[in-house]
Amino acid sequence: MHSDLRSDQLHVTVDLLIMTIRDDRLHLLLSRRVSPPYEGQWALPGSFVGMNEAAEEAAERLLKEMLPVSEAFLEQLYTFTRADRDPRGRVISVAYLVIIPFRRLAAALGEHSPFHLFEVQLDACGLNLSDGAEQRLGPADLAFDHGSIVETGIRRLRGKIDYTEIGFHFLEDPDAFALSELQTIYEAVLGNALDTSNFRRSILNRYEKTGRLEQTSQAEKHGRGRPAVLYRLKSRSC
Amino acid sequence: MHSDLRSDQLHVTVDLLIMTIRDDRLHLLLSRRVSPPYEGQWALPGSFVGMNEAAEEAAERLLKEMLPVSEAFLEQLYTFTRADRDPRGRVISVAYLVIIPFRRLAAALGEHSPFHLFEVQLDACGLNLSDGAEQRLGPADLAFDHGSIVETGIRRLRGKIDYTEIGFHFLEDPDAFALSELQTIYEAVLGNALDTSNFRRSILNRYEKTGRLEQTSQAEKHGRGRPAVLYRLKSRSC
DNA sequence: CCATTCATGGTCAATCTGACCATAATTATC
DNA sequence: GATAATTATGGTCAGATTGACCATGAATGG
Repeated sequence: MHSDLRSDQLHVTVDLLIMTIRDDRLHLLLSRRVSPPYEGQWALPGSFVGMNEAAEEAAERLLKEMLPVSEAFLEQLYTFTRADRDPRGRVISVAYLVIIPFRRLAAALGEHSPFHLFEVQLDACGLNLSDGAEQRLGPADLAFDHGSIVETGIRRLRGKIDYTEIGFHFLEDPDAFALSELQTIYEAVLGNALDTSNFRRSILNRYEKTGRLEQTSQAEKHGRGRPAVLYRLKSRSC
Repeated sequence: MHSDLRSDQLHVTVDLLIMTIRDDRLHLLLSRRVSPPYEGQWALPGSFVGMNEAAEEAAERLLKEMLPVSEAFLEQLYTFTRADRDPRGRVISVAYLVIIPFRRLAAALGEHSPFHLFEVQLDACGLNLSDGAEQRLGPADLAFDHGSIVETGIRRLRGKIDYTEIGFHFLEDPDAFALSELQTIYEAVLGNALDTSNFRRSILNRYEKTGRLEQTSQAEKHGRGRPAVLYRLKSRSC
């Protein structure tokens, strides 16, 4: 539909950085491009913004139509505007950070999905996307400037995780979760291990003292080891 | 030039939130609209993004042409995309936070400038823009959705000031400043007074220990009271 | 000379942080 | 069924940080 972009006008797209945590590690959803440009390469799911929708609405529409998933956490990340970022013409992209708990994402994707999850690592050596064994991608292997978008998103996520509640959106069940699940999320996002005792203390101090975090009083039975107390994060009143 | 926007396409603008500190208080630069829509109302300086420039380049061009000022601190703030935000048609705006030290800004503006500085206050009562005596504006008095843009910008500035170096960009001379000047900036941005002794300690701990902050060893002579040691912030090596 | 004004430095208690250690409650294994 | 392994939870303790104050130094204005 947009294979021929008009050369005398600007186009606006949204690109989604869909993040989840699988096997205790941070993963990113990519789709393989089936047409030029960058045919065959991996890219962020994206869509043009319609004439009567806000960018965020386009992002939500994309989530519903492509995966499909409704009710995901969505936050505007950054707008990428380099004039030469799309060989087809002048295309500006508003990138969104999307967080979906793995089970809900996996259920939506089903078996034969055009999407693929890549483990994301970002350290001093740069960005690295890996898929079990087969593939190993660097930032330059992604279509367009999507490598930069991914780096920006990971950094934003890391920067916000310990002074906002953004990490809670990775929880499978926000109404009944163990602190160890939350710790797993923090470790996956930050890329390093945390001291269990100190993590508990900081979370409980931050949220329980203010009444935001309450026990659901049920203990988790499945799994090895001592059952964990389950918590629920109450939505903020103010 | 853009008085008639095509109804079948999207347009992209940049809007600038130009902030400075005058008389120890945070101020924002607004321009009065001289044509519809919102004729006569105050608005953020803005411009359409050209076909061959990135949004940030458009922002820099606008600074050079309108004020004119070169070499200002510029940071992308947020992209506003509500479909009905501009009555002329479909216009998306990429907002930038711009920081210019007051003397440089005042020199650029000169005497008979179409721009005007408003003191910005944002507290529980909401946003308030005031101009000495005459005018007193609320967020709804600004053109378009510029009231929301201003609120977003102030919040971002406040959120970043004590864990980034963004406050240093308000300094008149980054190569020779007293800690009290920096404190004035922090107080203006945060909207409340800080303990002088504790402020010194936190700044010196954060920056001097890492070698980022060094004394220029000259003492300030002008003014009452004990002369202050002047500092310089070295650009980060990494 | 003295009051005033800033700049600078120090104290002290409370809190927070990071590195540990200890114990409780469950499952896996022999 | 005893014991080891595993996971959750709680506590300690020194060091760092923070917030509220106080004290002193170095200039200027009467």
